[in-house]
Amino acid sequence: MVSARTIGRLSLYRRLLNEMQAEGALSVYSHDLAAKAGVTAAQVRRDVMSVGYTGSPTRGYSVPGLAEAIGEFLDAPEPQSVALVGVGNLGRAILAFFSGRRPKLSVVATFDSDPNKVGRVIHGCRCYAVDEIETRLAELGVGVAILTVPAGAAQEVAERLVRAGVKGILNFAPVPLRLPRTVFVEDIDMTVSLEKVAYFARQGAARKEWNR
Amino acid sequence: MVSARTIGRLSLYRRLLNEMQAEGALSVYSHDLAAKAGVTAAQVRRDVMSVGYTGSPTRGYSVPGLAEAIGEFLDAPEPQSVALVGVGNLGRAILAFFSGRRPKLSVVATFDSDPNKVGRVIHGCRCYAVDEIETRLAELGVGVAILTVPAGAAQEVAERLVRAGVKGILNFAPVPLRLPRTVFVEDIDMTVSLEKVAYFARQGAARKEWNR
DNA sequence: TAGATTGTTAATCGATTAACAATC
DNA sequence: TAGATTGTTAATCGATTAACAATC
Repeated sequence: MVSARTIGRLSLYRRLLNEMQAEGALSVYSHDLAAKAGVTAAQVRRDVMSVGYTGSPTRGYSVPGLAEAIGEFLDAPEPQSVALVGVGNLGRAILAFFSGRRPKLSVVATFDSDPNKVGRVIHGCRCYAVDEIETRLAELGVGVAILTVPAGAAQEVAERLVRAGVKGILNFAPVPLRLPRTVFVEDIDMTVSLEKVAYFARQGAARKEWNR
Repeated sequence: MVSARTIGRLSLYRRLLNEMQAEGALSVYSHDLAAKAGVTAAQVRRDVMSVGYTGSPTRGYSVPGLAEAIGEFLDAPEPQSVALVGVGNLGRAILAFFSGRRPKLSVVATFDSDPNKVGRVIHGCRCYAVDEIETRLAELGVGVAILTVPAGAAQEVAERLVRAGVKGILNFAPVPLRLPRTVFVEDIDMTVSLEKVAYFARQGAARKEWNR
């Protein structure tokens, strides 16, 4: 019912609200939050509406109240487990990036095809063989995966993940995955992104070329 | 005139065409390319139209011809230089990822505030002090930057890059940058992306929740 | 030719923006 | 109260999809 764009913005709002709360702010107006997030005030109001939270015309939104409401909307009741497949340079960096960042969403296992990596503990996470995906994921109850394997292996590994019960994939491999529509895939294609930036940097950009 | 979405898809099409060419394919129909890219055939036709290339009803598009047409449309006549700021785990992984991948778009300098990193050569790229951004970028004619610094430093470094003449930024720091509208910013916010995946993984996703 | 595909316009869809009465 | 902000609907905008005559 709620678009992927909206979900993305809500995630961002929450982070900004947490920062504001750490600075002692108790309430915030839609235009304040909008300015920090780089969107319009109307956008913020509409997004807030979609989580069913209401503010007050005099004080705006309660910072902790809205942060919590977004949390209830976005987060699962219980923490979700994440697997990371492909422990190369990028995989390790991403693992380090996420470790400890979101307690409700933690990487519990990694997988690689390199026998030298299997068995090691990297950033607090044990590395298993790719062959073990099916058994381990069922065991750990993993529904979300991060894919950081080389392009050539991506499709095959993705299918394996889906067979193991994964319902959502954050795909860093530069290949569009062909998967059942019931699996949500978010692509982060760094080459495409960099080419986009290079193109608009030349064109003078202008206009409002950001979709976030 | 052409949307950021379209530019992104064109970049993807080119990569797919290059792969097809390597496999010896001479021509391709819009629906073939569409299937590979995960979009509709009509979308492909419209995108191809926007680069001013035309195919033939009997043979579809020439694979090398279309790849070249997209190249002329996307690429600058001369190679563009890129700078990377923030040589942490993620920065180094991204540097490795891009090195040699696109000859028309190569990272020529990196910057970091850590004195231990300054002066070193990382993945073939010399690391300079952040204070040198203005002088080095002018010297090297850099218009595009990749930002992989911690959240707290991102805004300040970004402003510095803009002062040094950068017109486009690929921003991995989890902070919305406040910059002049003439600077194109593409945000890659991995936390937001992962939360999106986790959310839709629970919801059963379905529908067509991918925007690419 | 017959037939599938193209270029291109028109219809649809969805999301963003503007507007404003209700409200604290 | 007076005034700025909210919730919410209507208008706008832009992009995607459908459709189809033209074409090789």
